[in-house]
Amino acid sequence: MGRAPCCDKANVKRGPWSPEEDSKLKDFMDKYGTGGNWIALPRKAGLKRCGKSCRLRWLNYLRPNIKHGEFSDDEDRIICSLFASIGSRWSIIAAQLPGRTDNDIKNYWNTKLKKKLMGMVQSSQRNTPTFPINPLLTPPPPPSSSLSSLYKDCSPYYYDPTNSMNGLDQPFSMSSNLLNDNNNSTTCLGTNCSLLQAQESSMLCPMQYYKVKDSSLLMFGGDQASCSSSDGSCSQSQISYGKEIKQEDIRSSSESHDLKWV
DNA sequence: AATTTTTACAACCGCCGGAGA
DNA sequence: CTCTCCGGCGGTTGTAAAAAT
Repeated sequence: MGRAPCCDKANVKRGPWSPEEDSKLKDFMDKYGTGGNWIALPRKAGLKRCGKSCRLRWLNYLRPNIKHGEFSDDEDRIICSLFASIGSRWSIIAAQLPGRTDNDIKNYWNTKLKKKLMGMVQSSQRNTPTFPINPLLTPPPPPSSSLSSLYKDCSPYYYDPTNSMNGLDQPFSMSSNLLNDNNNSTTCLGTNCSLLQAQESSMLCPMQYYKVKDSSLLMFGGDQASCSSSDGSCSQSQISYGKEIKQEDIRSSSESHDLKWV
């Protein structure tokens, strides 16, 4: 059954907004604001639109100080770093990027950044025989600039912008499975990985990260992350290997991030 | 030049949680 | 305490534009 729809779908216009609708909405917002009620707004503003649609249009497009266009390398790094830490919490990520909207960032990640990273993962896999058999041996990127110290402070993983051609050429230990969400139903993205239970209260992160004590090394992905087969038939050792990380480490790491970001 | 495929992004959908009655 | 309403969020879809064939 489900909830009643927020508006009468038969009597609202859908699809792209016309310039006239944009200016109506903008004028109304400039004069009255939302009035605390998006649902009632379209009627007051003389728009044949769903309230949610108005809200979205305003937040993602008409609102002042919205930044459109190319993302900078710094923004790329911040997005990747935060995604690695908290997963697809786009609104939180957007809060760290003034002028960018969650929708924008989500689109950017899905269409460009993910592919960019996949390309790098694949090329790094060509250089190194396989996904690191023991990622614990992979050295963390060294801290350097003020930007990287920011990430060091707020994220279990941070980039070193000075040590990277575009800031993304050596992102992190990441399985390509993790980024490839359309041909492998067992990928960690969007599925429950065993370690998520350890993070349930503060950070439901689809990309797991394991902070190893005395090291800033992270391992992304869950029990499938190092699994090369698409049928989910990973060996038990691959699955259990991440569970040896203390859950308190994950939790405390997560909580400290929340405090800084929210 | 025409057609097909890919890319980019705006918009929609449905679920969830908080606030207030 | 329960219920309802609304805002907010993340995932997904639709489609126009660009690129490839």
